[in-house]
This record gives sequence, C-alpha cells and structure tokens, in this order.
Amino acid sequence: MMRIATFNINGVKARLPALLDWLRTSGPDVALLQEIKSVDAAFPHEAFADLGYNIETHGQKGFNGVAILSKYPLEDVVRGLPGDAGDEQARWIEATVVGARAVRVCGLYLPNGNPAPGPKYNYKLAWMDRLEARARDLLASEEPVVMAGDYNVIPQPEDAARPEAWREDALFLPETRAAFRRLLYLGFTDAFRATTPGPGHYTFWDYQAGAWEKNNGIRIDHALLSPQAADLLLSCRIEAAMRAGEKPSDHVPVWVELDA
DNA sequence: ATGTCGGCATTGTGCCGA
Repeated sequence: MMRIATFNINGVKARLPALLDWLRTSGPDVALLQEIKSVDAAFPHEAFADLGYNIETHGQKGFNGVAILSKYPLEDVVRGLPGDAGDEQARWIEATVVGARAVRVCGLYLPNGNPAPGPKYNYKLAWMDRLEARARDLLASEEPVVMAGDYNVIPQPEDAARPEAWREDALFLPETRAAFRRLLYLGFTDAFRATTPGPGHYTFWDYQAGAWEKNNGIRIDHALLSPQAADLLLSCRIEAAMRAGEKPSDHVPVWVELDA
C-alpha cells in the first residue's frame, strides 16, 4: 500500500518541528508539501533525509514553493507547471514514485486569486487553463496519476461552513468552480468525495476570528486521481486534528491510500 | 467584517500575501 499525504505547511522553517513530528508519527510514503516559502538551497534537506525521505523541491523566495518527500525513489521530476515559460511562481512539481507500482504524483499550489476581479484572478484562471492542459497530457499516459495540493477551490456549497460568506471570493466564484469541474469532466476523481459524502469536512480554517474554534472551515485541499489511480483507491481522509496541534498550519493534511 | 500568521526588509515595525 502506498500512503500519500498532501499538506500546505505555510512555511517550512516555521513548521519544521511540527512537520518532523508528523512525519515520524504518521510516516507517509509520499508527502506533497505546499507553501514551503523557501528557496531550494535553504530547504532543510538533511532533517527529512534523516527520516528516510528522498526530496525534490521547487521553491522561491518568500512565497509559494512546493516539495515532494518520498520514501521510494523519485524519477523524471518536472518543476513548474508547463505552458508558460515566463511564469516565475513556484506552484507545481511532479515526479514518478517508483514503488511496487509506479505512480505519477503532482504537487500543486493553485493561485488564491483574490481580489476578484483583477489581475490576480486572471492569473488564477489562466493557471487553471494550463492545469487542464497538463491534466489532459497526464491522462493520455494511461498511468496512475495523483494531482494533489492546495487547489484554492471550494468545489460545492457543502464544502464551506458558511458558503454565503464566500460568494464573491475567488475560491468560490462560478468561473473558479467551473474550471475545477472541467478537471473532473476529463476523467479525474475527487478522492475525498469518492469516499465521503455530505457537509462538514474541511481542510482549512483561517487563523483569524476564531475560525477553528467555530469550525468555520472550507475544503480546498484536494487529491484528484486519474482513472488508473482511482482504481487503486483504498481510502481518503482529512487529518483535521492537526489543526489543533501546537503552532499549526492553517491547512491540515489530506491522505490517500492506494493499492500500489 | 476579520479577532492571525509567516516572511521580508530591517534593527522597529510596517508591508504583503493569504
């Protein structure tokens, strides 16, 4: 079994002790990390290598940044979402995890897009167009593909405690949700929704205004599976308890277990 | 609507992004 977790850690330096505890305790085979907020050279490789992880990063100074930690070898690494050579933002990394069965994993940090409308929202939508194009190419490989990360998309009203508060937000605007749905129409499966229906399941709670205490959350971290990966899906769960830990990220891990 | 946090430039504290 291959256990894959995606986790927006909101800064690798600020989160390092909590992150190492989490890796030691729950030991994912593959961890897709977002918002490492670190250049590659400053990423604490050794701390993760000591726990048995192979490491690939795609970072930038101050913002964004994604990484893959894997107990299995990583091959054919791609850094940066294809489709715009001029895009300076580090939001995409993919690699093949060579386990009992090879799985292509993609870690992504989709642009927030606020305020909308505006240039930031235009960038978000353009990025989602490029994501769709990449998703098509990955599907054509007919291999198990997991695209997981912080999508900054609330897919449905049931994915927010207070959907009315997000009505004009870039995470919930109709055009955003339509772009996310297009990934599903292509043939990708939302792993969490394949296993758990209903409201009340969130992956992000704002640091502000007591959002966690009020359970005022949203589900924006997702794992999308190609048909070949969906066939291997054993379980998907949200590790909400991480939000109550010491010095938490505002996001929590989402786990996917594959028969691979 | 915002009661917060992380990183940066900077050495006090304001700005940005989320």
